[in-house]
Amino acid sequence: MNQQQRHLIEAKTVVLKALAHPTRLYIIEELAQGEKCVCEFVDAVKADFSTISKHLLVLKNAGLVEDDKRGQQVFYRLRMRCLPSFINCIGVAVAADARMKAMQINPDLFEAQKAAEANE
Amino acid sequence: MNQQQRHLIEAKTVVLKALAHPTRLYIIEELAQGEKCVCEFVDAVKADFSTISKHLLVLKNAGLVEDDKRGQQVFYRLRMRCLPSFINCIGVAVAADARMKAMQINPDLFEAQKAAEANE
DNA sequence: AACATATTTGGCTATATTGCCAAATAACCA
DNA sequence: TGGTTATTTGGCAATATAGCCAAATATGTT
Repeated sequence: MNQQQRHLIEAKTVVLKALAHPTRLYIIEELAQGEKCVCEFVDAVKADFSTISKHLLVLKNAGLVEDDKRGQQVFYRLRMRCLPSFINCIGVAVAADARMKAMQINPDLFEAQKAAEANE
Repeated sequence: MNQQQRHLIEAKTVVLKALAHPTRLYIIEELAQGEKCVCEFVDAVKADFSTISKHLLVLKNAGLVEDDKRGQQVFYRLRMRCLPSFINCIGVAVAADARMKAMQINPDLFEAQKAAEANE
């Protein structure tokens, strides 16, 4: 690994770290549906205004969102449009794993589904 | 946000946290090209064997990799095939941002390129 | 069995990340 | 101007994460 490779990896890590928090991931998923103002997150997530504000700053510093102030409110929206599809892919994988685990614990729950799949 | 939504978000966060470290991201990118054994990472990254081993455990617990032991070596490979394309998208975005920043600092460096783009 | 190699685990300290509170800004309203 | 709302910033304590060392395990070799 040379200097430049390491630098690029670290830059990507900043983005991933920004995504790697429940509240911030929630915010990103909300923004995938369109811009929102800070207060909307404060309502949805049960957290202090300052906490949300700091999370948004992390996202902004990582280049994931951009903001603009209109009146007394600040609106945030996504930059980096590839995020939603990626997060979706993770969601699918996670759900598949959860299903596997459930199947190991109680296979009977999945009998009907297995039969359906066999008929395809 | 209800209980189930929160649960799903947290599960995704586990995956993202696993990716959000330079060494682990490096490992994932290496594994995108095929399976590797632990010792190969120890050589490439300048870190203790135990450190690499722990990073691999984090990746495994998050469901990103699977391993199997052959002889005295343990080989790891990717599960979740959507990862490489996503990481690539982040890389592209990060590089674009870096280019923008460089352009603000020294616009002259990009004159030739701008001219080329204008002729397209 | 004794030894070497590859890897994991336990434990501990150093560092980074959270989240809350209080205070500062900024825009709007009376 | 004084007050209200929306948001950011500074500071701090609690928690989580990282990386090193030493010890444990597992496999293969002599």
